[in-house]
Amino acid sequence: MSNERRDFYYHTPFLEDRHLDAKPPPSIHGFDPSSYMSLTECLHGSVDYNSLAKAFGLSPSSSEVFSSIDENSKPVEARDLDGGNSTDQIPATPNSSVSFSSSEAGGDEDSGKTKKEPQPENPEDGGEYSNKKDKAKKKAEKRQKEPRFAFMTKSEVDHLEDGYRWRKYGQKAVKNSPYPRSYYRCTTQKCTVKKRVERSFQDPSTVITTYEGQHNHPIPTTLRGSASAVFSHSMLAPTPMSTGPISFPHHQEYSFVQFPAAATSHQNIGAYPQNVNQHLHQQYQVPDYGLLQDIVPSMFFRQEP
DNA sequence: CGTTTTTGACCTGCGC
DNA sequence: GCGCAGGTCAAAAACG
Repeated sequence: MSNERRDFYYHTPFLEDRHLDAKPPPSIHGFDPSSYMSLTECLHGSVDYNSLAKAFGLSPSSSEVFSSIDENSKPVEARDLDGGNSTDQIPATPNSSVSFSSSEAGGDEDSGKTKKEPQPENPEDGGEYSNKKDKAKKKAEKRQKEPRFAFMTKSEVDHLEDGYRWRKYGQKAVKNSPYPRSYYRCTTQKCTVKKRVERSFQDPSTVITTYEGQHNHPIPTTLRGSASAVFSHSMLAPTPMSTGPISFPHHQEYSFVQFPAAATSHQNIGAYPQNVNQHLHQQYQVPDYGLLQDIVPSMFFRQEP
């Protein structure tokens, strides 16, 4: 019924809430600003978001910011993203950066299986009806647990190489956006990590990538293309097993936002005034590659010819 | 020929 | 209950 979760949001005006389709978290307090991890770990889900912020050059004090997020404060604008009306309140800096958002949660695994894949679970359930309902329930629950990380990258290509192999399993038109959203799934067996990729309608040069779940395997070594070579280079340093390197081959700047996981309540955690937005944006902007370079080799930052 | 992408249909959640 | 929008499936097509 209630899975204890710690939901954290890093939020910049860049990352629209909808990408996490998360409801406002009951609370975003309670994270433990003490450990340190890399973006790699971040992708793996075992992250300390505060550290993540640090890792990306975010002031630790930005934790205040976390509690300032309120998706409900402007549900329409945030949702519609159509910029047609109130776009001016989202200062989409032309010199866009990467926003990173995430939501942590315990479980994961397999939220993708919905209908047509009869999963051998609870054979004792008896009736198919109950089975169905049960599935739906479980699915719903699980869906909320998925840890997510979203970030925005300035890139000309939609699908950014991150070292893993992905298979596209869907594409959908996004309301109020001329750009479709693509759905990818990690091709590694038993890995249920998914990611969504879409282009910001506000800044077409910006690609919004949302990772969902955590890789439970090392980076495939049989990567086609250059990614594998690139990855073996450095990003995987920390842990042999935890590997979630992200490569950003095509962009220049990043800013990260952390989002709350899907919460179960509709509580607002506070107002999210525009001036805070701006403040946030500043804070989350990575001026140069600075700290990020610790994690991402400079070669990732090469610019598109 | 195996793998990935495309794409229309289907399912689910949510707001009205 | 209905309609909308997001998310997923899976058959067919495309690709290497």
